[in-house]
Amino acid sequence: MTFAQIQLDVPIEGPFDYLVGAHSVRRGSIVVVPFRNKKMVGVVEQVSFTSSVAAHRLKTIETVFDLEPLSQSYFYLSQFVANYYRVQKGEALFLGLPTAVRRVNFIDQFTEVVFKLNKVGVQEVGDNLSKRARGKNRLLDLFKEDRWITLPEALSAYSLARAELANWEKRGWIERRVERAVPKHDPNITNSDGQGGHTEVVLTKAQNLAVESVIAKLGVHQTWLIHGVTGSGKTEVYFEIMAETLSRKKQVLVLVPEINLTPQFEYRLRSRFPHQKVVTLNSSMTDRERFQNWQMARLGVAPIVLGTRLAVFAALPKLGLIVVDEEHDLSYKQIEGVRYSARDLAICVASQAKVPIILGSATPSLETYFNVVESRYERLVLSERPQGPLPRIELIPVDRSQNRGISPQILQSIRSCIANGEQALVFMNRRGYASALFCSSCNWVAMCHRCSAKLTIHKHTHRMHCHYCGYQGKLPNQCGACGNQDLIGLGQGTQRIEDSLKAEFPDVSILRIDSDTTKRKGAFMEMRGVIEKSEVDIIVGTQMLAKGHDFPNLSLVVILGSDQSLFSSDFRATERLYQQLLQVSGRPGRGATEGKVVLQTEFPQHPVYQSLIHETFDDFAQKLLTERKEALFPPYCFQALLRVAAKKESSVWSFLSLAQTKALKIKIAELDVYDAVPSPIFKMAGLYRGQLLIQATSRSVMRKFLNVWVSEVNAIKENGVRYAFDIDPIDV
DNA sequence: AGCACGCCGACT
DNA sequence: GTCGGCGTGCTC
Repeated sequence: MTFAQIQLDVPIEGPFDYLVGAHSVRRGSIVVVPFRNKKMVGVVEQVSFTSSVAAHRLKTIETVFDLEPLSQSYFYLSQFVANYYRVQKGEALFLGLPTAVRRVNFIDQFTEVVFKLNKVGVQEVGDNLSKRARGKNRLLDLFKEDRWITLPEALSAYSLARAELANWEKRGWIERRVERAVPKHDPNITNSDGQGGHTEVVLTKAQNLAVESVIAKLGVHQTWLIHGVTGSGKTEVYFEIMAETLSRKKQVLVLVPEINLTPQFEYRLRSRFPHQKVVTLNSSMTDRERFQNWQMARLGVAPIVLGTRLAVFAALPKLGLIVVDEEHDLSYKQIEGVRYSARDLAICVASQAKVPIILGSATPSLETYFNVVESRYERLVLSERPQGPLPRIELIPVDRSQNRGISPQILQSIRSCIANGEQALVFMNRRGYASALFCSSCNWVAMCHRCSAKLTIHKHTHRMHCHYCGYQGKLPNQCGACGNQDLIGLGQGTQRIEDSLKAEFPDVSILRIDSDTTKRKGAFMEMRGVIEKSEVDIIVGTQMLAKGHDFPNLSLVVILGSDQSLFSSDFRATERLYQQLLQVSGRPGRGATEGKVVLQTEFPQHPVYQSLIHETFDDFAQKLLTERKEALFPPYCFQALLRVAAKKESSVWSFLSLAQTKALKIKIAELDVYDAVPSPIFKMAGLYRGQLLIQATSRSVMRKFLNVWVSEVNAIKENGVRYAFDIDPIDV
C-alpha cells in the first residue's frame, strides 16, 4: 500500500495522509484530494509505505495534475517561509503557486479547439480547391496528416485559415473538438522577441569596477549593494553582470518594486538582450499567462525572469544571479496574508543557490545599510552622474497661514519653467481634493462609518471617499451634526492642487497622475507617453511618479505637503521622507535641461531638510543609525507584531491581553513584550484592530520565543477574532 | 480557514 | 412549529 503525505492550503497543521490508489505521484506532485466535503488542491510532500492514520479514515487521491513536480529548492524556500513568518507549511507551499495551479479545475483552464477532416471532407475539399489557391492547398496538406489540427497550426500554414475552416465546417466537411491539455514547453526554446539591437554603452570607471567586482565572484553567494545616486547608471551595471551570467548559461531573476515600472524595465531588458527570452511575472497578468511564464521560469526555459515580489517564488533551476532593483522600496513587503519581504526571501534564495545577489538603490534601506556597515554585504558606490550633479533641493519657507496652497515664489518658478518650454512636476502625496470635510460652526468632521478615518473629499465627482475601506458616498450639503451649510474642505490633495494651478495658469495643459486617474489598465503607460512627448506642461502627482521614471523635458520639481511626515509617530517616517525626497530630486534635468527642485515647508530648520541640503546620504544614514541604536530600534533589534482584528472591540482586547500574559510568562532574556495598543487606524472596514509588539536583541532570541509563543497564541479561544503574526513589520 | 452540527430566540 | 443566530469541533 502506498500513502502520500499531502499539504493543503489551510491554516491548520499538515500534512494529511491519502491513499495513492492507481496514480503515480512523487514529492512535489500537485494533486486534487477530497478534504472534508469538498475537493482541494494539494502538494505531495512525501510518498511512504506506512501511515499513522487509521486506514478507514483515509481517502484516495482523486487526480494528479499533468505537471512537472515542484522542485527541491521550492520546498526549501517554502519551509523557510513557514518557519520564519510563522505560517503553516501548507500555506507557505501555496504562496508561490500561480492561481491556475491552485484551482481544482486546473485542466479545464487549458482548452484548445482542434479540427479534423471527416470522410466527406477528405474527398470534397480536394475536389473543390483550385490548384492556384496555394494557401488553401497548404492547409489541405496539413489536414491530410489525419490528426487533430490546432488553430495556431492551421494559421501558420495559411493565414486566412480561420475563415476557410469556418467554410469547411459550414459544408459539413470538418469536425471540431475541444481538447484539454497543459501547454508543454520545449526546453530548447530560443526566442528572439527583442526589439532592436544592443547599442554599446561606455561605462564609467565606477560602473566598470562594480561590474568586475561582481563578475569576479559570480560562482559564490555574496550580497552586493550597488549604491548609485539617481542617474548614475545602476541598470547598465546590472545588465553587464547579467550578460556575463547569461553567457554561462545561467538564469537571472530580476525583481522590481512597482507594477508601473515593470513594462519600462522589460522594454530595456528586451532591447539589451534581444536574443534571450525575457519572461515576466506580476499580479496584473492573466492566470494563463502567469502560469505559462511560471512554467518557463521554473523549468529553466527562460533565461531572464523579471517580476514583482511574487516572482521570488519562481524557483529557477539554473539560477546564476538575482537583482533586486530599488531594494529600499516598501512594496517588496507583502502586507496582507503571509507578510513576507521579497527582498529578504531573495537573499535566502541566493544563499541557498550559492549565487550572488545585487541590491540596487540610490537610497538604501537602513537595514541594508547596516548590513554593509557590519560587513555582511559589500557595497559598490556609483557616485558619478554622467549628466552632471544632482540638483540641490531649495527650501521655500512659508508660514502656516500661507501653507494653504502654493507659494507665490514657487508659482513664479513654474511660470518661468513653462516659458522656457520645459515641464514642471508638482508632488503632493495625497490624492483627492481635500483631506477632510469640516463644519465651521460645530467642528464636526465627516468620518467613515466603517473606519476610524476622515473621509477624503473628491470635489470633481461630488463624492467623499474612504481611502482605507473604499467606501464612497455623496458629498453632503450640510453638517451631519448641526445642519450648518458652511462646510469647509480642509487640507490639500492632488485634485485641489490641480484646480489651483488651473486657475493660476488657465492656458497651460495640466495632467494629474494618481491612483484615481490611473485606475484603468494601461492608463499610466499612456500618461507617461503624453509626458514624454511634451504634450503637457505641468504634471501633478503622488509619489507613484517619484520612482525610476525619466522625463527628458522635466526641469522643475515642486514638493508640497511633505511636512506632514515630519511629525509621524512611525520611527521610520524620517527615513522614508528622506528617501522619497532624494528619489524625487533625481527626476528633473535628466535630458538636456538643467534641473531644479523646490520644497515648500513651514519647518525649513527641520533636521531632515537640513541633512538633505547640507549632508550626504552616508552622513544621514550614520546619524539615523546612531539614533536607532540609542532607542534600540531596528536594525538594532528584531520585531514581531501580533495583529488582531475583530468586529467586537472587547474581543480584540481580551485576545491581546491573553497573548500578552502568555508572552510575559515565557522567560527569555533580552526580549521585550510591549503593551497591547490600538492599530494606527483603529477601526477599518468595520473591524477593530489592535496589536502587540515584541522586540528581541537577536534573531535567535526571537526565534526561541516565537517557537513557544506562537503555538500558545494559536491555542487561544476567542470568537470572531482574526489574527496574524507580522515578522519584521514595516509599520508598527 | 471553511463548514456542518447543534442548541436557543423571534417569526409565519 | 421552523428559520437563523453564532459557539464548537473537525478536517487524512
